[in-house]
Amino acid sequence: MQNPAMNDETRSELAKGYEHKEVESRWYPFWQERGYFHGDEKDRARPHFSIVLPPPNVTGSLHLGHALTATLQDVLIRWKRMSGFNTLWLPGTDHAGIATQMIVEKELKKTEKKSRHDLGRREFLARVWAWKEKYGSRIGEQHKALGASLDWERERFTMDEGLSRAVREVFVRLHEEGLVYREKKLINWCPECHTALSDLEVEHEEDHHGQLWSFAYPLADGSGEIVVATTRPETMLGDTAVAVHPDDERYRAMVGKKVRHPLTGREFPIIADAILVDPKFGTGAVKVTPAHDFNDFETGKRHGLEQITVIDPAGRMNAEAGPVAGLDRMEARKRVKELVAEKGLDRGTRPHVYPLGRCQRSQTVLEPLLSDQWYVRIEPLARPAIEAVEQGKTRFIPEQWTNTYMAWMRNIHDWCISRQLWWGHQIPAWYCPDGHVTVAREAPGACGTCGKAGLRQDEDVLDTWFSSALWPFSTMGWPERTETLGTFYPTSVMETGHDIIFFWVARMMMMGIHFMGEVPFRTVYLHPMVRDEKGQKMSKTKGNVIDPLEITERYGADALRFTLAALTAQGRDIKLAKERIEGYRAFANKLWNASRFALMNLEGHDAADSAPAARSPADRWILARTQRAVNETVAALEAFRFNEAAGTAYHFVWHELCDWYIELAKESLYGEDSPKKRAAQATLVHALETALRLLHPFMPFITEELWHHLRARVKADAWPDSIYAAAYPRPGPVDEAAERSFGPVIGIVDAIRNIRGEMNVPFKVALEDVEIGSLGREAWATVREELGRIHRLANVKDAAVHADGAPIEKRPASAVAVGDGFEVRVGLAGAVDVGAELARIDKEISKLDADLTGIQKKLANPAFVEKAPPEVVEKDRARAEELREKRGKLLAHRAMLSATVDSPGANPGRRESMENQNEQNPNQPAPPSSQPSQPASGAMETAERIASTAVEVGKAAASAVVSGVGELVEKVMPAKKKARRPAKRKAAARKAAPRRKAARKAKRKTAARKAAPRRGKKKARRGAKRGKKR
RNA sequence: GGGCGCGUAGCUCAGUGGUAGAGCGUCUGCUUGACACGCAGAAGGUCGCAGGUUCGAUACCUGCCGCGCCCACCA
Repeated sequence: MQNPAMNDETRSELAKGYEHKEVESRWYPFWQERGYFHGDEKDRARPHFSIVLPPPNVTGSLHLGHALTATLQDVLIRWKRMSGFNTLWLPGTDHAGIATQMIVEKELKKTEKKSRHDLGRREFLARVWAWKEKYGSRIGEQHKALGASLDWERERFTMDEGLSRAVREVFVRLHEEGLVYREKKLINWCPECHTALSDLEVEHEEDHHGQLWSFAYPLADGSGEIVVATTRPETMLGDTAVAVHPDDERYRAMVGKKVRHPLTGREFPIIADAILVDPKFGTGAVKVTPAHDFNDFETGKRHGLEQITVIDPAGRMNAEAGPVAGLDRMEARKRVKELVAEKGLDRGTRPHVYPLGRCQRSQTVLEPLLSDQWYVRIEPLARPAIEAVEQGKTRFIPEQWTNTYMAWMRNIHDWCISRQLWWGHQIPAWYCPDGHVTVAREAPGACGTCGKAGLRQDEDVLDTWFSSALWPFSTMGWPERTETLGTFYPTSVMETGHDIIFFWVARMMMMGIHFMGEVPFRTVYLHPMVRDEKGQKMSKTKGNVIDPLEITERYGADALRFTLAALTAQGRDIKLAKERIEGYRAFANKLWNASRFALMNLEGHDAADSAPAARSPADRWILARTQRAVNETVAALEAFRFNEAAGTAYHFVWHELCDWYIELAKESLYGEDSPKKRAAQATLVHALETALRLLHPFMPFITEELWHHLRARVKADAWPDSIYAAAYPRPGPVDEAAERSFGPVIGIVDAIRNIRGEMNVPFKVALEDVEIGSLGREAWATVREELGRIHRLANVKDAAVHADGAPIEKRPASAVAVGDGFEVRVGLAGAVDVGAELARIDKEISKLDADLTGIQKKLANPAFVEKAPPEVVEKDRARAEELREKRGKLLAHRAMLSATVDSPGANPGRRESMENQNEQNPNQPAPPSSQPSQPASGAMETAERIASTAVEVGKAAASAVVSGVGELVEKVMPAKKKARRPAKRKAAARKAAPRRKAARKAKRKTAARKAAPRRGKKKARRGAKRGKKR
């Protein structure tokens, strides 16, 4: 296939905006045609990484939960594949017994007004298969639209011949081992679906508001009565005992006597049973219905009671029900009460709240019914599955699910696997005319017991989850010992929703261990549920299901994928709002345009020259940041922290590569051809193509498209001709010195921009009087070298840069900013609004004060200095020193400013604040020149004088700041701000708190960029800790 | 009845035993030669409440309040 990006339209230049529809349609066939998605079972040289896709219901349609599954798994697969693994991602679909059968039955009823019984089993099944053929392909199309790199050559369906064979094999073997048996006992029966259900398919309505009805059973000897209660009056027709607690004095005399059933005349005993009866509940006497209640069933077994079934599979009363025979169970409920009341035995009804079991599918109230069903004896299978997790052979992420899994496994009940349905794997058991059972892999000719012919196969099918439980190995060819199994089993990760941890994950564990001798997967990653923007679970009945295709159409698959990944944090469900998707669509557009910019500015770039010597500090800075982004993204992926991985890459691309580097690089790129320009080009190409590779697992389409454009533009023949085949960026050492030394450049630009913003100086007005000072030698060199970039980014005409720590000059009509390791003065000539600048400086100072207060308080606490780790104390000391210094500088600037406007009446409030400052610190002698109320002989002169000593003021004030800051802050805050937030003034004690926080925030902003190494260490530390925990 | 999770900016959510973060929204400027799906700046937080542990808690522990989920055969 020819390179689809390089047609005539796209060869020359990128479109101005990213058109996802056009781009996304191109690449899937390209990848598929090259066989990229095929896992090679013969390749055992490389480590393998395999995932089996949780098979969606074949007749269904994907919803956003599936899209999340597909996204996360594709992220893992593409990442691993690019990292050199032999990957397999195996797709397939599930026949979904009840669900599918119900869909087809409903359709049949609607279109032909027929039931499945009208058609007969054979014909009905033909219809289901036809339905499957018709709708089954939709799922594949949806996955392709999402970009899922599934190995379609290996696609499976749970009712394929191969998988069906695996199902029979497992059933027969388990039967041979005595782990599958048939027995008549009570099961949960759905009268609507006409089938038995497993415990898991029962949904418990937690607080059903119903009624508790009491009535009296007369003693058969006429000596009295005994009052019992029930929430299901109709079951009294099947009562075969009344139970009381053996220690209950009230009934001691009655035990052993009989009661007479008021409606049927049957007589049955009063028994004593300590397990069933809680003497404190109700009357302390319980009616016992062994055929219709689980507790009563067990009680019946203990006492050898008769089991009388009075309700049929359709939920109607049967012939045993005497006077209410033929009635529906709910009608019978009313009728029984009437009949009993007529006999004068009604003892009242009261409201009662109790749990009620409903069918997961039909929501029908379930009926416990006595019937013959097949079961898996589960405990022997569960034990090894528990041990495997205990031994760490399989681990759960997030970890908390381990407990959930363990709790269920340790308290597990035998699994009812037969279903009275037609759609599914028919149970491989045959009955001879004498009723003997023969279990076999293929239809036997004669009874295994008596040899008689005329066998009839069990009509029931197996629970859908029975075949699902085999999925990790049945799809790879088991029971044959295939190469695929040898290469890819156990799978690496089981990635699915936590809602099916019992249904599926636990059962795969049991079956995998039992039949393969090894766990089916090393890691179980359980992703959150996707909910709508109101937080509701998406379901068809609520009508809030979103088809992923609607979203990919509108925003693009890459945007959807990125959104889902970015929202997948551990431990919380995803509420999906369209604004979020829009945001990431914008990100795709951003990436597109960054590439577009690169493509437009690579004239003369030589791909061979990948490590030019003339790299500037800016170049080295972005290279360091690129490496850091790689390290952090990979670390996040390793830990299944998808949101962090996506977030890191996002932040790097947008806020570092685009917001900073591209703007910085323009200085070099726009100039004449030079080593510097070449270096910038090479750096840009490196950062961008690394970003593309980094993002590919998340946004496969756009990154592939851009990769081709970039590759063609730089004529980099060494690059693979698909990003899918390129290597994932590798973690490595970060050039921390490059990050650190570039800090002042960013800080200075930030500072000037802040002054512009706050002082309302539009960007287009070039600043002509800018001075940069207080730089250390190293910083000075960097700033000198990068001055052109500072000029460009802040629109400064010609800044003066002072070497070796020399401070800026003190001049009025200026705005000043003090950062870590630099200070900047922006002369605003006539344009300066002194009031505004004073307000701005006061804000800065109050931020510093707030910070300083906290630190000083800590440092003043002997316990802190003694007990805290020395490095923490040292860090705080240094920080305090830094803050004091900044504060001093700002105070000096402030003093001068206020002096210039210190004509009578000007800024009285602010002046007061300075005085106030001194008053608040009685322990500190107020430096004489810090009294601005002194008449000024000339503004300039005064300013000079004040400035010269103001640094001292700053230091003094700072060291004493602990006591007076709150007041100071309050006084110097701009009046308008106060007025805006009157409601927040309630708590006087917390006056300064909000601003302290603002201060921290402001600090952090610059600090974070500059102090990248610090942040990095912190993260690394965190990672190490997490590692230990697991 | 048992268990789990959540409560952080207007909204949706990250996060951490030592300087509170993002996206969206809001406000103020910008048609700056990649991008208005954009650029620059700003505002906005007793990190649910109360105790405890600690030099230090939004984070760890206990209790409470509110919300959500899972498991469960009390008539």
